[in-house]
Amino acid sequence: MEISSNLTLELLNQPFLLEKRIELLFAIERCGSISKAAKEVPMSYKKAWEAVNAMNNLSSKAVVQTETGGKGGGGTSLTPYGKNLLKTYLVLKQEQKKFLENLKNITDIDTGTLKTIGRLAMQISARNQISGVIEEINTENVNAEIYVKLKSGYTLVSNITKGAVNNLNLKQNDEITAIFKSNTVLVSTDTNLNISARNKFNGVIEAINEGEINSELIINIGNEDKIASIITTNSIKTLNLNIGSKICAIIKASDVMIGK
Amino acid sequence: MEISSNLTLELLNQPFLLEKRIELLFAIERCGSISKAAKEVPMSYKKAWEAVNAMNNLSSKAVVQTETGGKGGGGTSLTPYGKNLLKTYLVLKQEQKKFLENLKNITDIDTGTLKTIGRLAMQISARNQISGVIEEINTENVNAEIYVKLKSGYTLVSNITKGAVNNLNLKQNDEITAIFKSNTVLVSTDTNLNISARNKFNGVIEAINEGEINSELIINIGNEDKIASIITTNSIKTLNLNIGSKICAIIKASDVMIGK
DNA sequence: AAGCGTTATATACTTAAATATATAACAAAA
DNA sequence: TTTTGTTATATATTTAAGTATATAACGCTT
Repeated sequence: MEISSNLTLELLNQPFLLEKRIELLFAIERCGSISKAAKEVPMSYKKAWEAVNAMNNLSSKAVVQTETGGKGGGGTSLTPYGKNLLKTYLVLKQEQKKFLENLKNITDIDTGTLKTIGRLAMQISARNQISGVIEEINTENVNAEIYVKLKSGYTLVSNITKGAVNNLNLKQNDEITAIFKSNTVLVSTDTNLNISARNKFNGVIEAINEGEINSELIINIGNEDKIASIITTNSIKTLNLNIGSKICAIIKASDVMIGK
Repeated sequence: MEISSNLTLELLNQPFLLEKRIELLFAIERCGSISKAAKEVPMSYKKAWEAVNAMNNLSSKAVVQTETGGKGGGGTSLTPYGKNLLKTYLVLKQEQKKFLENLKNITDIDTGTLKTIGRLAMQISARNQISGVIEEINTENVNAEIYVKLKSGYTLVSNITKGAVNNLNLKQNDEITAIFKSNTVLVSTDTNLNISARNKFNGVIEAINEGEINSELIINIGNEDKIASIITTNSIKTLNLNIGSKICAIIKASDVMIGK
């Protein structure tokens, strides 16, 4: 059983961006003309022109720019806005693809149940959601240790239940997301600290968002991996933390969840 | 900008369940005949018959059962398998609807960025994912308190960052999911305990999954709300816990995340 | 045995969508 | 001024999908 689905963006209750039109826009970007693009898709010139026309009419900003006459007889190109739209559509499409894959994995078609431990299409409040690849899984009787290689090069350790490993069907080399709350992130200016916590990441403070009692730090640990930490505003002063300060973010393995 | 999408289940690379066919199946269930169902959808009898035929041919088990001749001239009804398929499809469709709503909320069409704090289509390892409705939100400068009314009647308190409240666009009466790891759930046999933790739920032990060092308790706090707790196997003995034991589950507000 | 309302099946018709084709307008370059 | 290859526009044709209609087969009821 396969699950498939299209993706249509509508404006004013009219179809605006659909798979076919996206194909056409890509071809226009490559060829520089509607007529050549239509041949490449393939699609009749009339339909291609009508699609271009419809998109430009629906949108407040032009999606494509046409020139009639002139050097080479004219031509058509995407506007910066149109290029952006293409990018957005691909991002959405990618997100939908992941959703459908997940949906397929958790669906037991015969019993009609979703063999999942929770909802699927959900955003989570946790500020720290770092993607990485599973290096290793050590399972015990009840718990399991997951080693995750981050883009920054660090290896993060997560401690979750064996049941969760089965539910998510976690395997080596899986691309997953490590999730933890910002208030579980301790910080230390001692970058070579001896502490029982498994995860110690050295980084640089990128931003400080001060509140009356608590404050938020954004710590860059390299290669776009960023960690948010909530600590008391007091400790910002006592530790003399500033933007650019070198700092160590500390997270207990049992505070880290895994999302797939 | 609206985002819309269909949902098609395929078998052997052939369309199997689509929106129109689902409509037809529902009508068949109501009317007890293809011809009446076709009129109700509406759809020509021929197309309806072909749809029924295609579904039955593709599937290993019959989806609908037809009788030709006999009392009333015959009739058509869904098999138990077919009824199950309908149910499954609706569940998937519902999940997809939530996904699209979320996707729309987090999409900034002009910049082409997803204004999200993390991935959207994801399952999470946390064993405890309890749905509820937001009663109240108290925002401070950096943190926010979320009060969530559970099906069991209890009110759960979650402590997350104000940034997360904005990102998820949390509002009163929102249906959300409270998420926490099972190792953050403490238990006590004293059901009237004085403790600083904000969340104290009395319930009954439904299952015990013993490991060498750690064990998992499933605690029913009423109305299908269940909480999983990981504690040391030792404490099961010292507290003399058994299936059916009354117990109090204790969770710090800052350990509870919110999913929407 | 006739009547009934349905399934099963075929064929003609209608409609919508896409294609194919033709042509005017265009503006720069040769 | 002619050439060029495109956009812009219209019209006819083809194709695919669905509808409408007709009819045989069916098995229970009367």
